[in-house]
Amino acid sequence: MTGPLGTPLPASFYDAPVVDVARALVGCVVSHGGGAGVIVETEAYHHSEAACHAHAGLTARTRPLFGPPGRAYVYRSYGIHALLNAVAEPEGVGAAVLIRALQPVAGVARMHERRRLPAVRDLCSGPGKLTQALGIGLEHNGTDLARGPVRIHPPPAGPRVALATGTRIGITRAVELPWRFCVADSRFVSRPWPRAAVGEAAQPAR
DNA sequence: GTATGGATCTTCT
DNA sequence: GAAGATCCATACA
Repeated sequence: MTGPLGTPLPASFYDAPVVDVARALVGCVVSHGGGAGVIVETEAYHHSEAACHAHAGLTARTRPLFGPPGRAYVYRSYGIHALLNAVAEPEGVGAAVLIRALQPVAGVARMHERRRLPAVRDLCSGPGKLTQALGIGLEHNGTDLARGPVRIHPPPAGPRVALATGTRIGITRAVELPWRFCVADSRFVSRPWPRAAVGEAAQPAR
């Protein structure tokens, strides 16, 4: 597509604390396979905490996590789904941002073909769903997010949206860290957002 | 509307 | 051998 997406984010964008990158990626646009969507939900993962794959150290699986920033880390979850992460922090640090949900903005027909579901709202409302909708798979593990084929572009011009902060989903370790970020009023997130968390950092759950 | 359980396979212990 | 950064159909209120 030669659409109005502009130049993809450079590698230097990702060469920063992973939590800052996770926050900054909300509102950016992921494009691949004739489709694109605005990121409405992210989570940060860092090797210093136990929920991150890189916490176990450098293995064949986690090698991309420790590689240069701005690459894709795609892995299989529960034997079925491919999950897309953007590698952050300098090379040698195991950290990445999990892209959890998108709001479809282009190529919606292609997404419907791949997902075989009627509701636009459900096309990309989960980390495994958005990779299926955009045609992203394990073959994209380690690819450059600036060069493609999977690309991430800066936010389109427009009013800034309210950001909500909360704890991460679907993990059993380091559950207290408020490292999940999303568009506060979006209908496209993977799970409903607690109202109390909107507009400020969420209180850790007890 | 919410709650529950099965599918499926890579990775690490 | 066990666990896991999930999704979806089905059951029930």
